[in-house]
Amino acid sequence: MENRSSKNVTIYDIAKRAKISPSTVGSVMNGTWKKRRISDSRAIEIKKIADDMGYSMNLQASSLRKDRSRIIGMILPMHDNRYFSSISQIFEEKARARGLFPIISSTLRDPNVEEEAVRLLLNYQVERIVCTGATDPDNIAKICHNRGVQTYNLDLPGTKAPSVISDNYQGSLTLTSELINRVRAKGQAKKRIVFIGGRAIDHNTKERIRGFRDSLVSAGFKINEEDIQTCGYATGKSEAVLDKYLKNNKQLPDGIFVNSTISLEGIIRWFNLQGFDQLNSIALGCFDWDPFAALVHPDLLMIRQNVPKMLSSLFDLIDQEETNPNILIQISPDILF
Amino acid sequence: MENRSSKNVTIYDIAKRAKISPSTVGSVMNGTWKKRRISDSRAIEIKKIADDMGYSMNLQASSLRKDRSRIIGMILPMHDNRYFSSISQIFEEKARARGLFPIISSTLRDPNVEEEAVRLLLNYQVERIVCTGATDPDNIAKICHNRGVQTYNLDLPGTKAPSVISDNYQGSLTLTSELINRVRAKGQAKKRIVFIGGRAIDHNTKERIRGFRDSLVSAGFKINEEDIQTCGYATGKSEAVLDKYLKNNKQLPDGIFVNSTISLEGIIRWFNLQGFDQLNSIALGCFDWDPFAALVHPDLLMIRQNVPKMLSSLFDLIDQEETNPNILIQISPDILF
DNA sequence: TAGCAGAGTACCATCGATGGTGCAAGAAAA
DNA sequence: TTTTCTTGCACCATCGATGGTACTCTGCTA
Repeated sequence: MENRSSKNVTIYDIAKRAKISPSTVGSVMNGTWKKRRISDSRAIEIKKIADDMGYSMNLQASSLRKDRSRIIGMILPMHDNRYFSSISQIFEEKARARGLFPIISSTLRDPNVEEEAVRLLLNYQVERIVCTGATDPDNIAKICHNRGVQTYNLDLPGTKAPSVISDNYQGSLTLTSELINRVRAKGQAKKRIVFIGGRAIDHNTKERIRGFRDSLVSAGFKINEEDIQTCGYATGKSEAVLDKYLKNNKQLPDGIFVNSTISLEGIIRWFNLQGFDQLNSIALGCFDWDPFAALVHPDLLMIRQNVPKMLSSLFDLIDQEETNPNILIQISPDILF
Repeated sequence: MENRSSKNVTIYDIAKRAKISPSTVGSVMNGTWKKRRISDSRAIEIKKIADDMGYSMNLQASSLRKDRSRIIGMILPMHDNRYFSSISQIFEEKARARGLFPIISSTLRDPNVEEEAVRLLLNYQVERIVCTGATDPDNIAKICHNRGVQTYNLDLPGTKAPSVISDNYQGSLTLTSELINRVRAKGQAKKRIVFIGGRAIDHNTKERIRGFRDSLVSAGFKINEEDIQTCGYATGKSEAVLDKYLKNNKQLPDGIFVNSTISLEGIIRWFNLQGFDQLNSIALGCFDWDPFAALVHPDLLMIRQNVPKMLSSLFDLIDQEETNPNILIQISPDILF
């Protein structure tokens, strides 16, 4: 290893040292040397010199010339979340396995940040973009398609690019019907199950509410509009919902469908203050998963989205260079008892 | 917005359209047009045309020419972990705030993957690299410094680049002494506190064990070497440790110092099977944090590393272009009751 | 009315890698 | 011995942006 002062070693430096032309060095370094009928001995010799000099290819220059970056971008709402970070983890592995270089940007569910992040990724010449949980996937698709970059939607669907999402409706049907079973098993006279969390405008929340309603209706429950509380994704919100519910009804619901672990955190905290005994008599289900949360409540139902399968499907689409915007793949989540 | 077929708009396309030279367009686009005495009217006119044509700068070309990428790389063990993902989140925000483009790669605590990831980042011409929890930060520092790229160590220290880490020793002293208080408060005759989790070769684990020992010794405890079980980071391992302890001692320890939430998960699961009552009589402390874990045990002690402060310190070093490898900043973690 | 400053812009080499084309030397065929 | 391949490499334009230099105008002074 030679001691380099500041500048990087280029194929020109190697060419000078080996007294051959830069293009020969280049073809040896990028593997196209057989096509150029460079002799094996020369190739080995050049590789050795390059190694000694600590050469590594400047991918900016290479991308510029080849008009291919092999970069695949992904935007997602945030890193510090179990669901999204497991998506990052698997996304990265799968991209690497395909020789793609993954770049992940978080956008805080803000459409402006999303657009900004996407534009920056485009400036770095990404070849594809995966939009995870994007608030406005169609706008992003439009921007990218103008630049000839294909997009894919994950977790939240769009109408301008293929989408892979969880089957929220089916998962919600399953979770709700199990909640109903548990409520019935306890044999209370008055049966009431409430839905807490999420945003009413959010596609996934809408689908889950649809499943919640359908399941309740088919079990003969009467839907009370006040029992669907899409109070958002912040922790404090769900606590306020419970406060209000208790004040209005003088008693707690028989079952709770919680829309995310973030809301669940608030609910558990609320019950911690109220006394845990009450919580144990309530059937509790959460459309999200957390390993510790499962240990808090004696029989908490949790839905875990099948992230490995979602990403397998996503990369199948990418491998097949699928561009049909009507494709919507829904992956069944798992229910955990 | 013009309909572009496939190729991107370049300054040459704009120049042709506006019937001016590419360099004029370029200087308008990168903000150096005042230096070139381009008239304001011309600049505005050119900007408008560029906007209409959907121009966006090719940063690969720009970086190549300027020999500046404004990319800052980070490697970290994994994404799907509360601690590391919160590091990613804040790292990204702070990098963006400085006009840097963050690229984060996970390396699964594998030194070969670490080296591979770093080499790839270097090929993309990163300007700095942050090594988070790297198993061999000095090797990475060597590789990067050869290429003229400064590195910084986070979470685990190195000897070839400035480091910012948690004050594991101090945190461990605090956690252990609080465990001792609790054990004493219960007034058991025989007092025994065990350490479970982590790797014996791992710097942070070593420091925590040092604090654990010192705290116990200064409180008059006798250290039993069997009570320090560095069984690794997998969940099943900590359960096996408890099994063995119970078999050898016919009773449980009075206190447990758990080295991470991963190990804690195994321990909680073990107690779930054994019956929770036993857990409640044991003083439990964990050198890691999880919001739900805090709700599992009536008075679980948790140490939360101060990620915001660690990253502030890290970026202070970056802003000051600090290169002194002897710098080691230790940030006190918080103890949560 | 040449001389000169400064405003406003164009020209061109450059960053590092790539791949089409050209071209010499040796081998094989005629 | 001349023609025809084949081997083995060098030359050079190119990707898009950048910035030093050169150049052409005005307008003004001596």
